[in-house]
Amino acid sequence: MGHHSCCNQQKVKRGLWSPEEDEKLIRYITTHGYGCWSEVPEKAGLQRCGKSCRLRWINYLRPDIRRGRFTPEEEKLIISLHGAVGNRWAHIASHLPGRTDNEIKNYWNSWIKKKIRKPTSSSSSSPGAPVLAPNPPTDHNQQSGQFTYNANQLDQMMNHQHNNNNVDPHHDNLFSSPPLFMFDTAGCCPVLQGYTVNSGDCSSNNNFISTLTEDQMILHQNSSSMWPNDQSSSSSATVLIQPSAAFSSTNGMDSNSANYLPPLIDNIENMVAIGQSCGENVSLDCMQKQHDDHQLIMNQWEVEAQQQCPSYLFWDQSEEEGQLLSGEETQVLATTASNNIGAMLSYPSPL
DNA sequence: AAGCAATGCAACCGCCCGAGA
DNA sequence: ATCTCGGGCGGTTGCATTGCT
Repeated sequence: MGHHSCCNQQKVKRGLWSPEEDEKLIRYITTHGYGCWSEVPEKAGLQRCGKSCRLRWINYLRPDIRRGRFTPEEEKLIISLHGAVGNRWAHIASHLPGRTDNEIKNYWNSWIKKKIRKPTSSSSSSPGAPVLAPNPPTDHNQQSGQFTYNANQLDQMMNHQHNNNNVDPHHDNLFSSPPLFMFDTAGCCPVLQGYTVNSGDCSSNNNFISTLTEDQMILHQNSSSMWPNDQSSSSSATVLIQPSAAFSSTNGMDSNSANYLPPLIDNIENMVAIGQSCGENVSLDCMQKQHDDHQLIMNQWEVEAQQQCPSYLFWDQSEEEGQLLSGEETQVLATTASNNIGAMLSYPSPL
């Protein structure tokens, strides 16, 4: 193993890319596409290895890269997906249009540090003491990432959730807490960036998840006591989440061609809803109202959930920065919905 | 203002896996 | 069936920037 053949050449340059190199790569890819990355450097006149070119393009130069802060919705999605699939950044990135696996990975690694350390000052049980003290890596926990913690800590929880992927989807407690994938059973406006949400057959009373694929999750949501205030569960609903048309667009390139570039979008607002409840014309006002409703529900759920479960720490959904609301004990509940998502999601490919 | 620490992030490394010879 | 090659992915490193003292 080691370097690929294309990287063994002495002449390959390493390190940061210069603007000139970027320009060469962009010019080449936009005019020729990429068939074989190992050929790109030579044809583009770059003294880089193919892998380096690929990485530079995918992580930085693609025209549809979405940069800037992660939105709260994206944060929630990342948490949920991480709870479901673990450190499979490429998979998580596939559900976040415009975001790269590298970006998400970096974000997680830095963000989770902040999240974990934040409750330190507010912990009533042990003021000033870290809630989660990093452990030296062990054989057992090394594979789960660079953050390892003591018993009852985040890493174990994530592994636990990951292991729950094979849980029987008919499990009764599927929605014992509100999922981070939030739907409105009365309305069908998009909630998740990069996805559109379809309403489906509301006649089903089954409490199960079915037909889950990588890009499509059909969630059957039962009506009974799913939410503390039950604002959204007056009826059951089937909700289909799928990448929106914009997400699936080919940017003008033939998706069947070898040169097809994975599409991303940099303008989430261009997402098209396939909703019905807001009418065929899904207005921004409607979307905003739905969003506000979801925020309200989540906030109310948070308050009640924290009252009922003071021993957990909850992500504060109401603040953009995200605060941890500490309970009496210092356990961390990275995402109260992760268990559900972990149970909900199943993937056709072995994960 | 200077020095140090913390943080963010681009890029590289090493490995895995599938396709094709 | 085996080997080679190249794409892809997760983990890690190292530099630049920012914040703090």
